[in-house]
Amino acid sequence: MRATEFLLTTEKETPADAVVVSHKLMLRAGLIRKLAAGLYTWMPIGLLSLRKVEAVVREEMNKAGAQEVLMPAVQPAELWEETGRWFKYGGELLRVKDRHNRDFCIGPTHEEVITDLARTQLTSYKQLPVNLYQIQTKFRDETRPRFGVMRAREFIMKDAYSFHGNQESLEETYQKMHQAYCNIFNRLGLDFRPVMADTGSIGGAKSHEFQVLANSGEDDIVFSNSSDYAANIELAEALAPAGARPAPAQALSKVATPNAQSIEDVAAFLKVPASQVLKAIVVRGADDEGKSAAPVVFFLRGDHELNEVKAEKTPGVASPLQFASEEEIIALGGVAGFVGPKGLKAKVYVDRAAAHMADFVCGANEKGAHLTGGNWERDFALGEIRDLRNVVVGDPSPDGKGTLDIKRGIEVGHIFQLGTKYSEAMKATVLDENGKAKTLIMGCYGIGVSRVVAAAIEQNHDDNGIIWPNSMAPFHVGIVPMGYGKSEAVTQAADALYAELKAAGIEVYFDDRDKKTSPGVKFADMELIGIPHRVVVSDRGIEAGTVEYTARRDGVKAEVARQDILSFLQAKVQC
RNA sequence: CGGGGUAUAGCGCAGUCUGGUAGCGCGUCUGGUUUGGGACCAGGAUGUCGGGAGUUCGAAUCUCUCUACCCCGACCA
Repeated sequence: MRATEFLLTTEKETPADAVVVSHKLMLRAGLIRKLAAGLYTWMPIGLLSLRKVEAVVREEMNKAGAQEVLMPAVQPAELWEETGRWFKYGGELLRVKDRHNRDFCIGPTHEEVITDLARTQLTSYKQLPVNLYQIQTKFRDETRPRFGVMRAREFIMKDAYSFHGNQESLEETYQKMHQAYCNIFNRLGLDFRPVMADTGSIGGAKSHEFQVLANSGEDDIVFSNSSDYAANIELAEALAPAGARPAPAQALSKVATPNAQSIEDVAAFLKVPASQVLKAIVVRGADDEGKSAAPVVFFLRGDHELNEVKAEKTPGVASPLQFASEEEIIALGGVAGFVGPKGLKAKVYVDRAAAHMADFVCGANEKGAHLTGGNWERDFALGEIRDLRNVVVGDPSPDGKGTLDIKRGIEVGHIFQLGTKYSEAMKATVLDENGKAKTLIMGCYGIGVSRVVAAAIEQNHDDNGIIWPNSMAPFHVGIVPMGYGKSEAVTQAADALYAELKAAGIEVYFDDRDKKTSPGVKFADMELIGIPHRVVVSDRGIEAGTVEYTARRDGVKAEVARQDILSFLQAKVQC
């Protein structure tokens, strides 16, 4: 592609509303342009990279035996009513009415549509297993779109759905998809980890996320330092402390703590570490049908955080998690800011670590007062012990091997064993060997294709711009002529090199802007847009019979003989 | 949804406090000089100052109102 024929506008200054590097660079390098909050146009150069990702995904999915389909983005409400998600999905589901006043939604995901397809197209066990996927635009009306295409409302997703006659078959396909995802992200040159994950609103039993490691990520990923244990912090189990709880050594006594409500204040005021203070969290309750019920109290060690996923899974707790109001706390016999276990009339759950505390400080359920020297069982009934907290760095690994470390990750893929959640609700069955109807067992597998582009930039950039891996680069090679349109020799040599590389199938971006555009501008643009391999054609080189090669990633230069440059570049583009 | 902030040329911003008819840098267009790291000179174009209403002789500036966008907290590819 010649620069003079390509619509590319780069920016020297960073647009004011971008905060993460990938967003800044995508804007500056002209890959995307914003239309509205969470809505972006992919410009020609950005789309080239997006299509590269799609191609890799498509190849690996096909290789793993999946078949591509394309389902409508607009979906009828009836299907969503069948699974109950028309009401459950919430504000993220963009609902629209057609001219006949019928309800539709813009698909945030396609379980309903694919299950409907399955129940009409799949009739016999002989058709199983089958795995169908599509690469398509999804819409989720995010409460807070952010970070450009990283968390956009409209985005490109590869979603696949598999159907099975038994669990073993599902496991097999699940493993195949796990491997396919590893292949995809390896080919794309990403530093990623598959981690165990919570299934969230999609539902199902088992699931893994594929997380690209980056400090700007929105997820906390937990690793063992001496095994391959890896999990999203949502799911990572915090083991009970070893040994027995220390015996009480102090007497229970009440102290005035007039201005100390937070754990930090109390700890500072009483000159004890936060780990010696009992943290109380009161949340709204719900019964099995989701109806409002009495609040529930969680106790944690003061230096620990409540894990919201674990909290929501606790019996009797309202989902989504909501904190109780001051009035609700008073009704339990507590005082907001001074809640403790003493005389509390509520269902109480105690985190494993908190249950191991002795001689602790806790709220006195009186305004301006805490208790010191508190001990479970001697002073307070111990509630039900559960794992409630987020693990912290240094905790023992749940698999018993080593200790845990935490890193930030960007979720680019997620695979689920759905089971029969959707097929049962939508009566998707096939006839088995005995001619009996059998409910289909399902798996589903997503990749955020547009997010992958942003995640790759998070991992591959420097102060000058993007550094594309070959697999995602919009162009492999950039040609910068020194004095194009001025030096006849350079003009001819550059044109000839461009023609030669193009004919050899190399994707090349030829900066043929004339003498008005200074070399510095061309170098800066070439670096900003991240072309991995650059060659400079100059009078100097023509005299010496060479062209100058520079690798974008490490800046290493080489003078390559003119007649060798094609094979030289072909080798570079391969790896 | 709650809390905070912003809106002036394609982009980044000043001007708003203290009303007087809009400016800077980048980009862009024309001509010329430059040419291995974001050149220089000269000349030009571009704004319903987010929308609406009000106060005033006069509003980018003051008041009210609506809207959009951004940031911090509960969700997800």
